[in-house]
Amino acid sequence: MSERATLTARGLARQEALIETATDLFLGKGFDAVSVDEIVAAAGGSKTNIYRQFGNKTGLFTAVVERMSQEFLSPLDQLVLGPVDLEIGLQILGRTLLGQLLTPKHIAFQRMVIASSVQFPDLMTHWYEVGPRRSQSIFRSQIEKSSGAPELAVLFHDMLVTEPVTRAMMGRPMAAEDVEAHIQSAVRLVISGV
Amino acid sequence: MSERATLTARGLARQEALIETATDLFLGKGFDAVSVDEIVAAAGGSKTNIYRQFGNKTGLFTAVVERMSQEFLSPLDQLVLGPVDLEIGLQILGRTLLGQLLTPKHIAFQRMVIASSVQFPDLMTHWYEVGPRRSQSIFRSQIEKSSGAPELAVLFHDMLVTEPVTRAMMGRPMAAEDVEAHIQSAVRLVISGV
DNA sequence: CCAAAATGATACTAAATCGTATCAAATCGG
DNA sequence: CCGATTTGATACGATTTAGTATCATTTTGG
Repeated sequence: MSERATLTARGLARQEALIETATDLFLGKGFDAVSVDEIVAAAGGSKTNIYRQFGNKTGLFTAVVERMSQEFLSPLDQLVLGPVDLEIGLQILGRTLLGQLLTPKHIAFQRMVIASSVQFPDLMTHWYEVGPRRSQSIFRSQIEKSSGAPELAVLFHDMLVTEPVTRAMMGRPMAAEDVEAHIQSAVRLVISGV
Repeated sequence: MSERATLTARGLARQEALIETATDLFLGKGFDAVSVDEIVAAAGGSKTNIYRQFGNKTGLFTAVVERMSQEFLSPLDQLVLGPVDLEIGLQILGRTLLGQLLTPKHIAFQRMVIASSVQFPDLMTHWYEVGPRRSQSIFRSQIEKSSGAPELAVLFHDMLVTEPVTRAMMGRPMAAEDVEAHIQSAVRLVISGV
């Protein structure tokens, strides 16, 4: 019986290297287009590691996505705003959120999640819960403080995020100053509705 | 030299059947997960058709996507609004647009376009031009008639479309009455900003 | 009605790839 | 320091699949 869930120091290091390498490859080409041999060649070690530690290719993919979902928890969760004006508050929240969403890594992640939502449906649902939904709920509490209607939060989120993210996903990202102007427009509009 | 670009009646029929069958399969499983043999088995005829009429699997995929892009030209392009109130106008436009975007076929199409944007980058750009961009421009002319700022068009489009479409893509579509309420909210907010 | 051309069925090649098995090397515990 | 266990390298089997080639069948056009 050589079947043990033992974790040697070396084994852990390999596991780490595998996840990181696999992350880059999966983000770059998608689940199907990356072969197990390719991952091993780039990470070192051998296929034995993958199949003993993650079961199979899908297991590794799941581990990769879970790790990234952690990393991409809505950045607004940690941000604590003092008592600020609604306009200023929404600007800060918006800037913070877009700052993370527009990183190349997050753009690739979002694309990958949508792409694999046929094969792995739960993945997209989970991402949506810990990402957009959470961000919306932060917006909601901020807006409700100024007695705005709760549905404004979703509307604000979508008009803030969609255009810049879509542009980035197409490989035609907006210039930083255009993003800033976009934030201003979105904030102005939602405030006019409070 | 039996290399001719001849189009027999039977040949055209097969071409048609191939495109339609391939459309369903590609929409359902994505480019990579559909094999050429699978398409042929479902469409009738034989692989010869695909490789003589479309060159290779990619050629067939391109034909499928081009056909669908035609089909999914922004439905607002044909719609001619008489002289109506801005509120009524935006409601009609919004309802018409969502009516098309929320069909299962369009949801699958959008998912497929994003999914294959790594392998086929031009595809997403083209879809964006003939779809969202065009819709936004119709919104823009409607809004400018009431002397609203042009950037409101993009904001309105995104807050109208994003939430219902994302929900549908996750397999958790909004109820029809919720969609209608959503349209109302979006229209109300954009009007408050004109 | 018949030859020429197009279409259809199918066998086949070559390559990729997942997962396993086998054996060698490094590492750990006592 | 040594035996047991974990990790590494690699060969291998089995399967899938894109694209080609070959030959039979149907259609077309004169």
